Amino acid sequence: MATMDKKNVSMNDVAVAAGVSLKTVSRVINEPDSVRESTRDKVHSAMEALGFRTNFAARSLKLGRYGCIGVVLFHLSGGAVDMIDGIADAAEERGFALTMIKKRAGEKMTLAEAARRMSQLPVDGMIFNLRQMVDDFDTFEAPKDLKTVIITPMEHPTCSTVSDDQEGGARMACEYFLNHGHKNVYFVSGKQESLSSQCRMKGWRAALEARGIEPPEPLQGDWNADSGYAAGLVLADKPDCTAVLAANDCMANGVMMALRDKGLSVPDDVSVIGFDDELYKTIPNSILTSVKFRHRELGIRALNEVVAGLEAPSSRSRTLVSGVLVERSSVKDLRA
Amino acid sequence: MATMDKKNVSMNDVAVAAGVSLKTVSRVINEPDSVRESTRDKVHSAMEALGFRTNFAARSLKLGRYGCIGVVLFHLSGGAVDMIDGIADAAEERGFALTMIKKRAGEKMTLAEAARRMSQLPVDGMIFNLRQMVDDFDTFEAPKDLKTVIITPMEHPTCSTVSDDQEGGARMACEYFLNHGHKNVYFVSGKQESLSSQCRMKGWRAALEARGIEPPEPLQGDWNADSGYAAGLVLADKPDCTAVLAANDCMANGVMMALRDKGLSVPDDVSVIGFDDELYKTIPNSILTSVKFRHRELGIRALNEVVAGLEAPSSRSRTLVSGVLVERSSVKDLRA
DNA sequence: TAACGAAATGACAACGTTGTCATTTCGTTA
DNA sequence: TAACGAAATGACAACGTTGTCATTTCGTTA
Repeated sequence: MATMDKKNVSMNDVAVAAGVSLKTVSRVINEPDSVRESTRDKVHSAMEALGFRTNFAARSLKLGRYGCIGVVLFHLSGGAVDMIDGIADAAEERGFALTMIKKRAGEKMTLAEAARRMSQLPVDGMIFNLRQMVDDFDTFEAPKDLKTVIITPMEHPTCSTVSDDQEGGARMACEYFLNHGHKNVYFVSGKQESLSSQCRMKGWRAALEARGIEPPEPLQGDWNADSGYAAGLVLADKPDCTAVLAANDCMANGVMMALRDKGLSVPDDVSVIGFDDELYKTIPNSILTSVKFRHRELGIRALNEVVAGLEAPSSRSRTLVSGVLVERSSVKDLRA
Repeated sequence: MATMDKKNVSMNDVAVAAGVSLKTVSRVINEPDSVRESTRDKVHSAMEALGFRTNFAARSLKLGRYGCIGVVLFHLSGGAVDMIDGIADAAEERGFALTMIKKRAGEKMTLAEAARRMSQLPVDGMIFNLRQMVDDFDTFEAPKDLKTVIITPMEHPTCSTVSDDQEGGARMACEYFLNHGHKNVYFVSGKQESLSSQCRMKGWRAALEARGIEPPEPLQGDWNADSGYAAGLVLADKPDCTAVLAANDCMANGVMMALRDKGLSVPDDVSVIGFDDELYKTIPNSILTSVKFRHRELGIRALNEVVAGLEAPSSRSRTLVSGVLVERSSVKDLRA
């Protein structure tokens, strides 16, 4: 067989090959029940033979929608995999594909800039994943006809937002310490510019203050174990330190190793809680109690929020996905 | 000002508002130098005032291309973040956006099925991220007009492939042991169905056999630390075991902890090498030597390969991205 | 000022679909 | 078999761009 070199096979080509009209081919694709079976078969054979595939551009142009949701990744970090996974699965389920763009490393991007670029792409709505502050956050206005959801712990004046309840998770961990008889809780933070770290710190502070406890000076970390280790060395010398909340599991592990190297036992001398519940993957028999956020669920909610708002882009909502305290044995009960 | 309720603002609306022709508006957007400055300004003002945005569907329909590359995620795991990061950055740089779909959890998807769905979306080429075997791998034929690149360690009969050199990385680690005077190397594998694990095992085996050493029975792990710990307990009892290659860092850490719990020292009694070089994030002062793959680079290469092949979709190439041995102090030199 | 060529602008068709409305075909009833 | 209504099919326009070719405007030279 000679190879056909016509660029694209159109519905018209199929129609001619099958001896029916253009519209009938369209019907076979979009409302097959309205076409007689014998006709349908002819058309299917022709499509098969010619290798027909629906032209996305023409279809979208006519329909006025794309069936795609735009995702802007300002930042791509650990938890992002599960979040994207959730977004992608939910999109799949609702029959949407994703259109993705990413802020380039180093390049500074505003919400307005991202929205401008996204809105020239095939999207019916947009999700921004924003884990750090951005200059025009408060002044940003989304295109009126494109539902926009921002994944961020901050409230936005006009857009819907979805977030883990980072602050609530930190509060929960803190109260867990206090309810187990601890009189104070030290805090090891993540990178300064991280909104997650800021929120976790805020929740920690709030929980202590709610009980009339003056929060001690937080220790500055950078998410990695070594910074946790350094913090642990400092904390080991504080006689009033019985409880440490570290902004992630890696630093929590660093803290624990430092305490042990200083001759202190976890949890007998000092109790520790981390965030993200991922230490068990790396440490056998891990004892670390940790606050776990449901990133996948977060992604699902974000996507559902966009889809729900497609018809009413200017609606606005705020969704918080609660965390879960995964209890192991790194916290000692001081009561009794 | 009354809100205009017309659905979409078209170039024609802009043209009328600016008192010029449709084509002139088009020119202002696509070849601004061919338009007199005064005209350009009028058009820009009109676009601004009406909130005009180019219609992606119409533009793509006319141009016959989308400026989007499709990415199919069959599997979303740890290293995938960096890979997506690389793909997205490279796409950005080449002026492409990404269109993503994902295999749903549990749902079985073939390459053919994925290609069929992708080819109805706005894409000029496709990347499949395939880390496990799929039924129709060998028989799959990509659409003739869509450049297709598969990220997978296996060779494909018709499509271009890109992969980390997993096998080479394992060989490199193994030879490192042997060159340091070790007479044998034990291996702890990852999940059985993982192609990465299979390739790493293959490289390990090849390196030993190349030196005339009979590879010992590999120990089966599941990527997590606990399985490494279990393997470590077994290995601690083998007097001839001086070197262990674990298929990832988490299991390597498990092995090390088990050896220590059995009273053995790393590296004095047993040397260990892992894969992925991520233990330092979790363990302070980590000593683990590890083979690191450049996932970001992998993504960049995959995207560049697609873009390079847009004009010649049936071209075929095979790209291997080499790994790097990150030396720390978990391997003892037995020579001398 | 007339004549000319280059620069700027415009009219029209086309990309490949789907919606609207008209026409044809079919099966059923009298 | 004729008449009828429902089912199946088709003709044509339109979605909003860009390419082709024609026309108008402008600046320069004689």
